Amino acid sequence: MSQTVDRALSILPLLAEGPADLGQVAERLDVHKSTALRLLRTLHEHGLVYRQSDQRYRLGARLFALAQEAVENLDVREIAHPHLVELNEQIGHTVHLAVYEENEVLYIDKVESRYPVRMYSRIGKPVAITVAAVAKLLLADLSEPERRAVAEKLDYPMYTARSIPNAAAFLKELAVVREQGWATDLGGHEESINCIGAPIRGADGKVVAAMSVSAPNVVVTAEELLTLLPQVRRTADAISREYSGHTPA
Amino acid sequence: MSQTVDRALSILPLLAEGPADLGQVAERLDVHKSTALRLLRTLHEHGLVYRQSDQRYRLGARLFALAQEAVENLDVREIAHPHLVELNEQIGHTVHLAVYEENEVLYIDKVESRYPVRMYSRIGKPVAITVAAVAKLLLADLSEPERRAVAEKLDYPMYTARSIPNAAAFLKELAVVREQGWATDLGGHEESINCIGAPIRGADGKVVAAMSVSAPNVVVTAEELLTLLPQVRRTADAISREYSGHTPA
DNA sequence: ATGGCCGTTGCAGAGAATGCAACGAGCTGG
DNA sequence: CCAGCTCGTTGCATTCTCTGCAACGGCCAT
Repeated sequence: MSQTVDRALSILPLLAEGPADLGQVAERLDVHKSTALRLLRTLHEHGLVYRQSDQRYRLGARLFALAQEAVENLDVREIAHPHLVELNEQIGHTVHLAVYEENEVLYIDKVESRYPVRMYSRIGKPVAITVAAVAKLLLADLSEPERRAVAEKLDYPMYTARSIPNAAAFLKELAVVREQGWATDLGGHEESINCIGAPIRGADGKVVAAMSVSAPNVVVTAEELLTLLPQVRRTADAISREYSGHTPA
Repeated sequence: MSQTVDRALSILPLLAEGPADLGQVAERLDVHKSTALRLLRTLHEHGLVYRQSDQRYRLGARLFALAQEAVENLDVREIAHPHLVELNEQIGHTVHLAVYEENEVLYIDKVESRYPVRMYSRIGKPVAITVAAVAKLLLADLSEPERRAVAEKLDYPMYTARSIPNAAAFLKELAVVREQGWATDLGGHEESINCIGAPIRGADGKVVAAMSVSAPNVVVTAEELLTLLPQVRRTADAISREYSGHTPA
């Protein structure tokens, strides 16, 4: 739409491949050297491009700073909320959104079930970290030594007979979750409640949040709940795409 | 230098503060809405800007992809080399550059001492990981659980009486190095050779490489070598700045 | 010395970006 | 239910900016 800007921006992916000098840039843009020079200068003033000691150009620090700042100001919750509501409208059950922060997993959003029987949970409250589906998803994405370190520090309260009893079992469960890309909690926290969850990933593939659907046995059996998994995963993926700014150009 | 590009690029830091709609962008750029629209469209085509479901604009994923690609294609060695040579010209001793990769520390560049007595080392060869100054610097930057995991897996050969004997001592040494921002190896590998080293950091502050200066006792004492520390650190910092694309705009 | 290479600058012409005005969609309040 | 507002969008004529050219100067190697 804007030729000048279009050309200038075309320089960025070009430089991402590696440093280049003025001639190379001009050639690949198919413009006169003087034109390329002026474009590069403008990019330089904005810090998007850096001139190294051998006079060649490469991408500048500002780019990293921008990317970082953008990530910090990104609010998963804001982006996820409409998707969570939509899912809730489709399937009716309670939907949760959670993040990992300083050795805790916290609910940061919740859409109440439309069935009369509801489950107890509160936004901002720490999650039962050893059994909840969202906790498994968030912890499963940590590096191996970190997973071990966290797992060994935790307590393993036996909320029910199906609660995860110790660090070894927990690590094994995390490995499974990591592998399959989704998680469950079948009566591990409260005997009569089942959950299924899926991860939400940022642009770099790291898990930034997790969502889950919870329902009591009296409404749907665990098996029935599992049939909803594709919908849950689709929702999580949609949020991931929007969160990471899906624009394949 | 180029008004159009200048305006377009001014949108990026603006959006980094948070999502904004067309009117806000136009106002802050002090241009007509139609102009802002066309600029945003161009940025959008390049994926630098993303339009969320409420029509507002925010920074796009391409920005992250670019930053990432740029980092991957960055060659520390290429950038560091002239600095290493310069340092060698000033002080004459052997200068090394090393990186950490899959549980090993590897020399990736070396500038030979200008004194007749030289030390043995080879580019591409793994470093004595428990004693070398560069190894300490690189490992000290890992996360605490990772440091522990690595330290426990290592062997601790007693090259000399001053070699680090076990994991506990090594972890303690790493803590010191992490704190002070530089490292030494005083006869820990070969009785008669001392080293001092400093870290090279990327834009995010993480240590991407380490450099060191080595000299045998017969040329300079350990004390004399330590007086060179400021120069070494200055060189390392200069490389860090260039590597991370120092351009404060 | 000298020729070639690369980055840089001034200039005039050409083409592209700009602002305007008008349209349409969506929302709010009367 | 309609009137009136806001906000995004489009076509167009004008103007201003960007473009390519040619010439200069520094640097390196021959």
